[in-house]
Amino acid sequence: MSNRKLSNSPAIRRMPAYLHKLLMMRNENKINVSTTELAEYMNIELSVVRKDIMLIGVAGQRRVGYDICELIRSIKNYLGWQDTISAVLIGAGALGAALLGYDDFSHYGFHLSSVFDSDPAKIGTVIRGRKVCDIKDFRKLVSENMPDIAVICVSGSAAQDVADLVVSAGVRYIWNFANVSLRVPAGVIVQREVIAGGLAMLAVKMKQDRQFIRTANHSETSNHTSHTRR
Amino acid sequence: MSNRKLSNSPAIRRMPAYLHKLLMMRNENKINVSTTELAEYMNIELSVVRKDIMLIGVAGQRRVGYDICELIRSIKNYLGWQDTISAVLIGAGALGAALLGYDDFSHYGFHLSSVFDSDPAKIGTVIRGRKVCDIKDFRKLVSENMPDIAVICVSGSAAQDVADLVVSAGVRYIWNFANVSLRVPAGVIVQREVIAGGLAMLAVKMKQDRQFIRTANHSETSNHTSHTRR
DNA sequence: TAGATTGTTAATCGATTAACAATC
DNA sequence: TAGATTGTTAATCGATTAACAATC
Repeated sequence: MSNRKLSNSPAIRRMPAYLHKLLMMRNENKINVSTTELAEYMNIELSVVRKDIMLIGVAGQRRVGYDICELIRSIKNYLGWQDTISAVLIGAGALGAALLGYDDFSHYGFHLSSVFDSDPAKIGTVIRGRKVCDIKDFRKLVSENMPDIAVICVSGSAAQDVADLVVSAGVRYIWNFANVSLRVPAGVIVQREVIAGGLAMLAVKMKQDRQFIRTANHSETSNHTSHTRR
Repeated sequence: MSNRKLSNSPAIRRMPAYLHKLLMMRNENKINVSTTELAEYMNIELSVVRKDIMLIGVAGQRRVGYDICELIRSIKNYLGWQDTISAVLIGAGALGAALLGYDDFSHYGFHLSSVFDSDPAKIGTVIRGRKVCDIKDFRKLVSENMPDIAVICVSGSAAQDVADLVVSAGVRYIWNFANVSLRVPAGVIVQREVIAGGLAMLAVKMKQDRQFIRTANHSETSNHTSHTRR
């Protein structure tokens, strides 16, 4: 096992996208897939796809490709998604509702069993088939069936309190959508989701692209499409 | 300018998190910040923060730290966020509503000016202060004031049609939250947001952590906390 | 002065790219 | 056979880590 911090492995982050495509293809009753097909879908180089497939340890057939079902099985296995992962959602706002409606989670073996909020106006209502429970009852309600993961979708100001609560109740893994860093005891693992990271990437691409257009207007030697598509 | 594809630069993705922290500190009327403070907040190594600060090109004062306002200015400048970026949102579902409520966007100079949907039940309603417009009127409504970015928050099955529409209307940058790959003409830049990537990361950390616990139970030479915090 | 912090450089590690070998 | 695809290896590039120099 690697000693380096496993904080942002691009290969692992690509896996759900592969999985999504493969599930779609299986739905269309396709049997095999080639790296070319996956690379085009992902908009990445052929060799990256091959390396990723080597990583999950699947062998293909030359001139035919890989078995879709085997790839699905192996990716799930690689990510530890072969068995159901139970999770609770804290925060029944718009983002929470969006996660509850994310269809692929069920394919990933990720099950958001219950929803908590502190807002009296929300408690008792039903969102996407789940009744919203009072966060005050959190300990009691999860005590018998401890979820693997707590998904925190509350405002930044409330997030630390929620984290303290779920950790004290016994949750050891947190998926944090609140835009703050959480302090947790050693042994608790937090995955922070910074949505704006994608915006930053797009902004920098935009900036470079526009600089290129400006430059290209002054020199005739290059053109625009060769830049964006290499 | 680098020739390599700028697809997933970790440094750029960290910028919004720094920015968020720095904005909070400025709000608290703090003047300076040290790399130690930022590294602790971000849960990363000191030297990563220093490299990132070198990247945006800010000089500090020894024994004092960096000027918070200057850091904010420089990060915005680095990301091209010094001027307002105009964007339209397509898809007024739960995820769209969540993005409309993301407070930090205004600090980032990112302005979601208008919202479109195809659902008659939503058209005309107001979500977080924005009236939802009919997607049929998209061309007409954006023709005078072309937005920089289109944020696509519709279902996977509708996403390609929406992309075709916004591209034909003249939009050149897309932030895609739909869980599919979009085909666009050369010159149009798409940033795809795969929320489940974070779940994959957490799942793998979970798997490793649990394997470690199992191993640790059999051998007395190591303990758990030393693993998770190194 | 001592200590804390920035600044700089080298080493290491991992991810991507490229080229080609193998084979169905 | 020819062509398409997987499989493998080496080269390159970039990000992280580590160590220490500089200096307020």
